[in-house]
Amino acid sequence: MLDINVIRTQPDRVRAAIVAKKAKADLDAVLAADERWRKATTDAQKLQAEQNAANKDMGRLMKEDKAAAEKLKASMKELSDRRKALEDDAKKLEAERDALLMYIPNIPHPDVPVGEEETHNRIVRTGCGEPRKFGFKPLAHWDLGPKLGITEFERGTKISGSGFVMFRGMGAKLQRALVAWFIDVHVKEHGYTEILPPVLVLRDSMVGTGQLPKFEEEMYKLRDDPLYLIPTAEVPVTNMYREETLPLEKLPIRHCAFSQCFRREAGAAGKDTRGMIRVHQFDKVELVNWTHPDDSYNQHEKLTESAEVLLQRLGMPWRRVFISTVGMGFSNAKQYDLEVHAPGVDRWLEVSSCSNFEDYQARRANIRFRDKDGKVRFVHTLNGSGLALPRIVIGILENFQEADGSVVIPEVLRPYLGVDRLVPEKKA
RNA sequence: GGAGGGUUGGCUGAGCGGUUUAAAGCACCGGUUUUGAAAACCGGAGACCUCGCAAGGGGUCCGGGGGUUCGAAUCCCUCACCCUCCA
Repeated sequence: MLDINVIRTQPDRVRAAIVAKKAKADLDAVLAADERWRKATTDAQKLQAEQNAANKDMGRLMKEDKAAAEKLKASMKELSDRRKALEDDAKKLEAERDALLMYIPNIPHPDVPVGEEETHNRIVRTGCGEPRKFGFKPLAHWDLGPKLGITEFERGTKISGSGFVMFRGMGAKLQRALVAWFIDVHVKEHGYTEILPPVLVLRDSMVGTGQLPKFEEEMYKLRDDPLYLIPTAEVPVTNMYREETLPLEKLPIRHCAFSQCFRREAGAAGKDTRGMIRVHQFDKVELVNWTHPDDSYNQHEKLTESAEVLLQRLGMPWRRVFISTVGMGFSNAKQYDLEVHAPGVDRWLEVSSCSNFEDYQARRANIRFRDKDGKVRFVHTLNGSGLALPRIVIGILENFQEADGSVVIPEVLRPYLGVDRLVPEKKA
């Protein structure tokens, strides 16, 4: 959430951000609610001060003068009731203000292109050349997978319903190989510490990173326990340091985490139903950074590059897209998406989204550090996929397919996979 | 699944309805002393909210939330976590 002080002192900046992001937020309602909350709070505090002073005498009076004590008690009852009523009001008004505050988006960094996604997203970097041209008609992954005998689309649906895929044989191993290789690169080359988080979390954790209450319908939750399935490892990992003051010398903290991710995709029903472009459960390696505010944009570039390196080494055409104000996330100050080209379906697929939240997330989750001058400040949090799986598999299958239906495995994965090529199953 | 015990400031740990403004110790920072250091002595120290131009004032915080009471670290309920025992 945004700093209420920024809203009070720089409402024009906030208003501009709401317009640029096309957010449904009512700034004036927040300011009005804040005003009323402050009035109620100061009134309640005055009464509390009065009551505190009277209570100081009460202990003595109880011993020395019972009658006077009883008399004071009676008058205090009335004061106490008035105070409680005011405090209840203040509490309600604060909740009201904060609820409205949750709808105020983060302010985009000045560099972010202002405008619609379609027209203002900016491609800022590309790698591995143009989308591949084939001497034959390239197949989509939903045709390649069954031919190679590495997917179980129908049986996945039979067991769990639409949107769930199964992998078999080298398909299953390819997932493990990719995850292992991603993590090895991040740990050995990019200074990340590996985390293996729980995939079920308490409600508080979902609130801490902003999935709740706004995206309740996007989350799987258990019926008999107050637990939610995570949509990304960002949730458990970012919450690791919730309510903590981190030592300055530890910053930046970098964690990478593999987890399975669960998304109901309620808002995208009927979209991408074929294959595994959009599924309810998928594997992902997530990168999360906690940085000093002065360092976060520098680290944002580094984090994005840590993900790009993987795409570059896999050898598939990729690009970095600087997301415009309308397209970017609600809590983000700056966002790059990484996309790979999938020639079988002839689409650019998003495989990573790298964001700088500045202190928006840290304020809500109360993650702080003590600066050199002794002042406690909020850290900046960043995260990005490094990388998201089923779509990378789509990229590999569709980019490296050959005329005979076999798929060449990228060099970097061969030590993990043990083969250099996937070949179609022999017909029985 | 059941029965108990527990969660107090950076750490250890007292307090179990009213001089608690949370004792004491350790660690920390400043000062005195010292050639320097240690020791000793003296002093200081948090976070959050709010009022105020400021100086400064007020309020909140003993795991989270709620309740009883004029008054709660202390009593009650509830949630999370930790420990012990039983199944």
